[in-house]
Amino acid sequence: MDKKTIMESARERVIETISHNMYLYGVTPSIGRLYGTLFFNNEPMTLDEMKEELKMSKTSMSTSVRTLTDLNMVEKVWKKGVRKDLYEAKKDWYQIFIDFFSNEWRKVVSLNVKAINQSIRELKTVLEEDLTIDEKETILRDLEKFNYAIEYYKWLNQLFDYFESNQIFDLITKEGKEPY
Amino acid sequence: MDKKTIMESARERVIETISHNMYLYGVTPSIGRLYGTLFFNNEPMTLDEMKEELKMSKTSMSTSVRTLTDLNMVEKVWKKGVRKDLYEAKKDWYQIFIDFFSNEWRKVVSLNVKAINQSIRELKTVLEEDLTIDEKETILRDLEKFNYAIEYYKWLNQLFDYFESNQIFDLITKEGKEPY
DNA sequence: AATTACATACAGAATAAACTGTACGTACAA
DNA sequence: TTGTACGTACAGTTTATTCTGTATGTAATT
Repeated sequence: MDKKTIMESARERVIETISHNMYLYGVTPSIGRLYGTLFFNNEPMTLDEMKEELKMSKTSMSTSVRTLTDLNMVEKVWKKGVRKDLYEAKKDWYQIFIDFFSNEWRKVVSLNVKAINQSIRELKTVLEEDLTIDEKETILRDLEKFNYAIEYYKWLNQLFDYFESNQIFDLITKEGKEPY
Repeated sequence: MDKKTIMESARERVIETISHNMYLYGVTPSIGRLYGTLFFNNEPMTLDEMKEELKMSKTSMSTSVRTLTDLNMVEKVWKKGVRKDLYEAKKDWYQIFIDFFSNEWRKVVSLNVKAINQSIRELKTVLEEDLTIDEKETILRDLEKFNYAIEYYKWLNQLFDYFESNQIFDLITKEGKEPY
């Protein structure tokens, strides 16, 4: 096997692995493959180049790039004289990991907390009324679960604060430097 | 609105919210709804009870329960005299969160590390041969990226160790107690 | 041993998600 | 102002996932 082929396949192997494992970030293999391609490409790419490289439609490239941008995994870059949009992969994987929690998880936590608080209020109102022993018991147990959930979400948010503030890196040191 | 309805809908709201947000753990709304139902049900449930409650097929209940079991979110319990399998929701959400990383993320990290190490070995072999300046440059930059990734995965594993060993709770205290 | 009650494998149907091609709007170029 | 190059909205198609019903195997019950 010639060196060009080896170089190619070494890179492809990793791109393919990444693409199949990025489901943890909620993205499909195709989008993962695009990220991998951008990550290893040493120059920013246009939509047409991506389309060419991945043999997919330009529309797909456009929406995939948007998804990756929303996840802070890709950014648009400017190069004077170039009319087409250029995109490059963000390479700080620690930051991507942290942003994922700051954005995706916090969004969910916030929705859950809102729903739970609403339900807590409703149950507390019902608790004022005349109730059978069983009804009261049911409500109290539900309230206990709601309160537990609220505490858990507080804990999660504190954890995410810890990530976001970079204090986590005092605890677990970041080694190596970002590739350029 | 009568109290029975309010109690019902307060619970349903939260179950529904949970069900739509459990995609972060990689499960569908249906499976999330099942978890929510089990979480609020104060007794373990049989597949037939789940099927009845969620108006879905027993087959779906069976496979969903398996998925939740794999994620350490549900467990089978024994009750003498009862022939059907009984399942109940695990209620330690902190543990569920931690297990998710220990299991799902570590699995992925391990696959990625394996692929990257293989590619590193291949590129190092090629590096021995005669190469143009450009080829050498490309290889060195790829190697730099591979090494960066390896360091990142080490960091992630350390983070997961920190979770798994419960040291994380020294740092961010767990408040409240688990609902029974 | 025969019967019944159960969980799940499997194939097919229903549903949802991903992907494409065309059409449109916008911005730059002539 | 007209023409050209570009990105993306949208509708329809393809592909993948989820869900169901039937069939099968196993374990408890008679």
